[in-house]
Amino acid sequence: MDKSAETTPPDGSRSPGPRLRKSFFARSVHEVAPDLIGATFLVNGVGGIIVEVEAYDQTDPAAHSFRGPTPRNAVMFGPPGYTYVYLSYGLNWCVNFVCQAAGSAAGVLLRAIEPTHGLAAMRRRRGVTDAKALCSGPGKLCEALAITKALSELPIDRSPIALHARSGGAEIATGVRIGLTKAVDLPWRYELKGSKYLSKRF
DNA sequence: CTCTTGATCTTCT
DNA sequence: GAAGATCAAGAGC
Repeated sequence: MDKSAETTPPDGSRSPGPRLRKSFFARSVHEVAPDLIGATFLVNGVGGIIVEVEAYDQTDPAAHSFRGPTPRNAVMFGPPGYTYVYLSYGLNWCVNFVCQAAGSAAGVLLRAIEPTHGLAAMRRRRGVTDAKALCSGPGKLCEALAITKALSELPIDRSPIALHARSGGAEIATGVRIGLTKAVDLPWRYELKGSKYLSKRF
């Protein structure tokens, strides 16, 4: 009764899979990024299904790690399975998961989430009511989940963070990354095809 | 609907 | 001193 490849719901009706461990991130960022689409990400019980991410690696002129370690990006040069949170344009926090291996400095940027847990808290923090506006961007989702520098450099397999694998399959689309001035043509953005909760309408 | 602009401040050169 | 992995509001069509 469930061979509906074409009537697959945007997501949210599927139950989360097993909890992810740090080892999930110990491989190429270009394998991890698409596998994160459909995963469930919660901070203190608030969050939802990851529907859009972008990959960055050390060979990438757009990556924060491209020019080598600095105090800000140091965690990217450490072991995989940790958060890297930074302040964008002086206003918005953005969160990444460190991938690959110590020294390789690759990460996945979370760009959009389909809200499923703690909608009331998200609406309060964001000051908007439309579910499609709560987590449809890297800065928005951090505000909705109350992610700040205090959540940086934390392991992804321990409270207050919970990450669960996608349980079934997912139809994934790719595209160029958003908001960059360098390496603008690399197709390293991944999204859940047809989701109504992406950072833009494509 | 699309396009443009201002806010705001940390980081690195 | 300039740039930046963004967002929201306002103008124009």
